[in-house]
Amino acid sequence: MLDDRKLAVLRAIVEDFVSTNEPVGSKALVDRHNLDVSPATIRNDMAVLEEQGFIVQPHTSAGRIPTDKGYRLFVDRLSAVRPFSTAERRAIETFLAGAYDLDDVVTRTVRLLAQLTRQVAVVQYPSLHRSSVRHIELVPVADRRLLLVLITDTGRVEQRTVETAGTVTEDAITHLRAVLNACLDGRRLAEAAALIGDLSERIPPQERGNATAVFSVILETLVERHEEKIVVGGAANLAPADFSRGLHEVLEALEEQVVLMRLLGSGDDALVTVRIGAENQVEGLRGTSVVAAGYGSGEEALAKLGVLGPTRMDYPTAMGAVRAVARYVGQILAES
Amino acid sequence: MLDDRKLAVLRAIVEDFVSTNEPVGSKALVDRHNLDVSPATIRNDMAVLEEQGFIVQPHTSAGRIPTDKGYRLFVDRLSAVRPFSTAERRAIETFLAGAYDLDDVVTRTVRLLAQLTRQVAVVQYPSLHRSSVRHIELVPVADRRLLLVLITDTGRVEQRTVETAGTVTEDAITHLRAVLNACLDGRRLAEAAALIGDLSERIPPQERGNATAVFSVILETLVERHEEKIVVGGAANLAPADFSRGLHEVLEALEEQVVLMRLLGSGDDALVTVRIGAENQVEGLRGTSVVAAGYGSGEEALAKLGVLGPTRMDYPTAMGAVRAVARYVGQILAES
DNA sequence: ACTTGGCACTCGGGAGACCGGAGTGCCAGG
DNA sequence: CCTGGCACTCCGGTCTCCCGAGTGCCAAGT
Repeated sequence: MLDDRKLAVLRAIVEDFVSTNEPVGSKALVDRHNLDVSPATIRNDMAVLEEQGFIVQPHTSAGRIPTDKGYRLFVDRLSAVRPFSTAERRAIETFLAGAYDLDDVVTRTVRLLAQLTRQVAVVQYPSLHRSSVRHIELVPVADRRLLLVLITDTGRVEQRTVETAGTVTEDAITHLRAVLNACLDGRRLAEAAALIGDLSERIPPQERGNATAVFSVILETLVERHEEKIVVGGAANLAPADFSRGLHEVLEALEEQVVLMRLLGSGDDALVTVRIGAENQVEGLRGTSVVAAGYGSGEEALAKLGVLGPTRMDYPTAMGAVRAVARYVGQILAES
Repeated sequence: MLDDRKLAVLRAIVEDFVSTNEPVGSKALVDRHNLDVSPATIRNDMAVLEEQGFIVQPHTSAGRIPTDKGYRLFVDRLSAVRPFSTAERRAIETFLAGAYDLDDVVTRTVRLLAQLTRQVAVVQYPSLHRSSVRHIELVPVADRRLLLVLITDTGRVEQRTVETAGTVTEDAITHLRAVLNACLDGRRLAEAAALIGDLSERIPPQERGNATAVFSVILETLVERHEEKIVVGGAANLAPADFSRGLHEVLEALEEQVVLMRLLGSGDDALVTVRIGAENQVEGLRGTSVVAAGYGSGEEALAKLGVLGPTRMDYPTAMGAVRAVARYVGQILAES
């Protein structure tokens, strides 16, 4: 149905269109790629490709441009992830290695991705619910107010204030802290949440009231507040020309956490996934593509990162960049 | 030199242009405002205003639009900060009161400002060097690695890892922690930095090596790393039409921390300051205006926040919003 | 059964011509 | 000093025209 040459034609169309941003015609194709057939032949192939929905012409008698379906085929069968040269890898590595802090790692990652791909970069903070507790700290800040600090193995620090009913003595705090850390350190957040219920047994009865207040805040932090943190960068890379209905729509979408979550959303964690145009079930981002991958310190992905750009984007390079960066970020996180 | 009517004309021009985004002519002026003179008279006034550089005509035989200088006069002498109704204040208050966390406060503030003004909002995190130490925590995470957590009274939490030369015993950590908190809690960060040098005397000699490692990291955190954190929101409010050289330039500027710092930059802390057009000495933002104010829990400003938009912006409202939000944010921070 | 050159056809979009309308500056009279 | 009148300017929308790139189809060639 689609012989080799037709596929080659599609590939050529995608490549040319991506680099020139102009509809590509049969003549230009045979010139720029060394297909040794005549333009007329190409035209026939194009007619077939168009009939099957891989390409369209913006108006009669213009060149062709790929459809979402065309890009999909290109990504799935006609291109390979562009691997990064060792020099490039080294640059990535040193750029990320300078980070001194989780915030810093994430910020740098976003910048790096945006720069490498010249697209908008999106990076999610390591998901709370896949991390484990490294330490829990209680600090008295006022008579009946404690500051609770939760530190995860991925370096995230969550802090909340706890209002207690009565005054809490220094000793009680010390004890509570010891109990909390003894039981919860090293646990997955989900596990920790499950364990909290049993903890009050270990607390002297007269302190239970205050302890319960602490527990419930911890619980809240662990499970309820699953608002994931996401950072966006490189918005300046959005070229107005690429979006028919204006940047406005896209910029708006990029400010919604929920939307971003859905964008990176599902998909196999380990691999680089590509979502093209209307495949993004997000109002307003139907004209964009997302290349995403999971990253993590171990085998399992902690969170996602990716880039967003016009469907007309350089997929092989973007995929290469996303893959490479995801790897190194994972590595950096594992070290710290 | 500029009599009352001429000033009234300027004010009217600014107001009309802000709301319509079209050059305003003499006829339209007398219609929309009840200046009881004829268009011809207004034309004469306009000629004077133009000669003095307060307005220009984009091309011969078009209406006039204000220059930066015109906006400046308008802001300084022809307008008043629009105060917020109590209903609006209440809305602001409850919106911010829901925050449970410094990050959350800042995020909400940005969103709120952006929404109130329909402009880009910029909020700086409470400056480290004007806060004081609330608590310092040391957590062992590996044999020769400690996690240092610094909590400030404004709720900022900074964390760094410390590599020590030798193993540190549990007791040594406890002691070190006690010393640190005894000496540094409640101090301004600058003071604290100064005190650190004297601290090693209080440490048993055999622990000094490790302690020094910790001290130097604290010092670094306190003084060297003065990278201020800034958050931007509402970029979608930028209307492409308002920027001759395209959004690109503006978006790019908004991604540079340094640029943002300079934008909010100097100016009297307590008051709302306005910087109009070319008054912003920032390449690429010469066509925008910034309305900023300091906010803080006490009398002294901890940091700045503001909005950025086209010079053609509704200054009274923007100033009102910035002032009101700054107040409430300060209040919220003081409470937590 | 493909491939190819030839040819007529279709549009998009840029260049020019045209015109209306909004707005101005100036002047002379109140 | 204000006002009505008047001639002038020029922006911006519309219309037309035309070129050129690109196509689809067909008939002939391999």
